[in-house]
Amino acid sequence: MLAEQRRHQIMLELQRTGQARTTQLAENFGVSEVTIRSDLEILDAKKLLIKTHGGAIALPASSPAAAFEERMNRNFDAKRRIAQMAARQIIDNQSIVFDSGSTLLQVAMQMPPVNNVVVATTAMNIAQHLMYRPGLDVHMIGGRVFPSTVSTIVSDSDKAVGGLVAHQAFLSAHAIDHAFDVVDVSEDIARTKRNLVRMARRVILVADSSKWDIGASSKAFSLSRVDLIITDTAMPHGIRSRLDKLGVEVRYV
Amino acid sequence: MLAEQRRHQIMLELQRTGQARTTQLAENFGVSEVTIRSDLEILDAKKLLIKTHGGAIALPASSPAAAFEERMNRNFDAKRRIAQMAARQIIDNQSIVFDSGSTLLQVAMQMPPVNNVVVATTAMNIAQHLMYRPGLDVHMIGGRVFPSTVSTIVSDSDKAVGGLVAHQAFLSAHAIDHAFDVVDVSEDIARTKRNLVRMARRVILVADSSKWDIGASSKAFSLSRVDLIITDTAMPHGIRSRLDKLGVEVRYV
DNA sequence: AGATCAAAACGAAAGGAATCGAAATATTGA
DNA sequence: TCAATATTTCGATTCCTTTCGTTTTGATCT
Repeated sequence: MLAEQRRHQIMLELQRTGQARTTQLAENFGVSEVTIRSDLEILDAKKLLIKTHGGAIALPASSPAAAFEERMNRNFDAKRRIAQMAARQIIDNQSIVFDSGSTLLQVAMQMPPVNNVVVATTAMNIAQHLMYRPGLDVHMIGGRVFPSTVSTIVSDSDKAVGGLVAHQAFLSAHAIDHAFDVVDVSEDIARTKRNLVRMARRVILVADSSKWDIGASSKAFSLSRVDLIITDTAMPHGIRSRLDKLGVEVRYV
Repeated sequence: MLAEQRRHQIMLELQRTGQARTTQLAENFGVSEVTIRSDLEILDAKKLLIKTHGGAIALPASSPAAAFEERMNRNFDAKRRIAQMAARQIIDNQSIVFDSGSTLLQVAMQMPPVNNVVVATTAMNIAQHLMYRPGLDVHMIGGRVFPSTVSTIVSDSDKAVGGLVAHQAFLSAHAIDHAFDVVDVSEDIARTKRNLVRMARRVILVADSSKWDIGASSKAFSLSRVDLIITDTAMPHGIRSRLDKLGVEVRYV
């Protein structure tokens, strides 16, 4: 049996029972305990388990919340830089709309201290991050809850937050297709984004480079409706020159 | 069992009940008390608990989230029994409204498997617990976010969830005063509860014994508006006999 | 209330078994 | 032959228990 295969088996055992002992593993696989220990050390370094005296234990259970965490970490550096730039757009005495998504959660977390700012959002995790902060009035926009983004679906923008007209709306994109339309996986989500865009005078789109030139089924809104795009430089060839001709302000971070 | 795993279990027990006794832990895990004491010493050194004579107690609540946890564990057993009874009221093909609060979060967590049930709630933590469950359509009722209960303030019940009329509403109480009115700490919250009551044909109130005969500033609604009260038996003297004369169905668990 | 006393809980120390890490050595496979 | 993998060896560490003298606790008695 190959070493890699054995490590995979160890992971399976760990997922099954939540723990594994060095002695028993060595016996099962017919190798020395030193070998098992080195396996565990490698797997521990990869954060796939936690090595302890006598063996190893499984990592704390991966919930749907953990799946969101993982998305959070994908392309993390670019998202953080984009979020930093976006957060700087927020100033005192404004009302702001937040879409859902991992990049916008970053924006919320990096928001500077402000006074008298009203935030309306469809994202429960953003609302929960911001609600403890002073100087902020947080509104949750109601609607059917969509599990994968931990956010609500908005069917009618007029009823949301009593017809609030915000100074700025921060939108994220699942993807941006070849025709420079922001597109998403379902009409429900696309409609929600359309409604959020309609709620604000100025629209800011955050989108890291992995989002560009990818298709999806439902159009949310056109890039021409956006006032400021914040993205990073590592986008597919050709996109950037076309984007610069569009007439929309774009910031690369 | 690995030592590390045992310490993890001790932490879980501590989070559940807020305390742990050396003797009982030693017996449960089948190790000597000295071993448990050394575990507690290690966990204390890591600032994960506070070692005391006879065992250990959980760390004092620091964050608002921890404050909610603490409320969750106060009178935990009674709340769990009340929640069990309340959860049994939920059947297929119904629409339900959930107020916020630790007891109602328990109800949500103990909800049996159902089909085609619509749940509307002001509590973000309840929405997040239920959104992954099959057979459920979860609606978040929008509004200003109130940090201490992780829930929204509803100003207008007509606009919430498109004027949904639910079969049942589950309400909790901050307190119930001498005049048998459900009262709360602020008019905002009281108004929210009034609106939730108005949204449903049948109103179920969950209230453990610590809530009775206590005053607060703002009246939400009268007990006469309630169809079913679920509480426990350990309430102040005199209340129970008066309650039975009220004409509202009361279940003691 | 304050004193008294027994049970419970404690810390420190000692010792044995299991486990560990490091380094040198052996095996395997391209 | 080289590099990856596995093993053996051995002193160090960790874990857990037992023992014993001390402290804390809570109930009882003035």
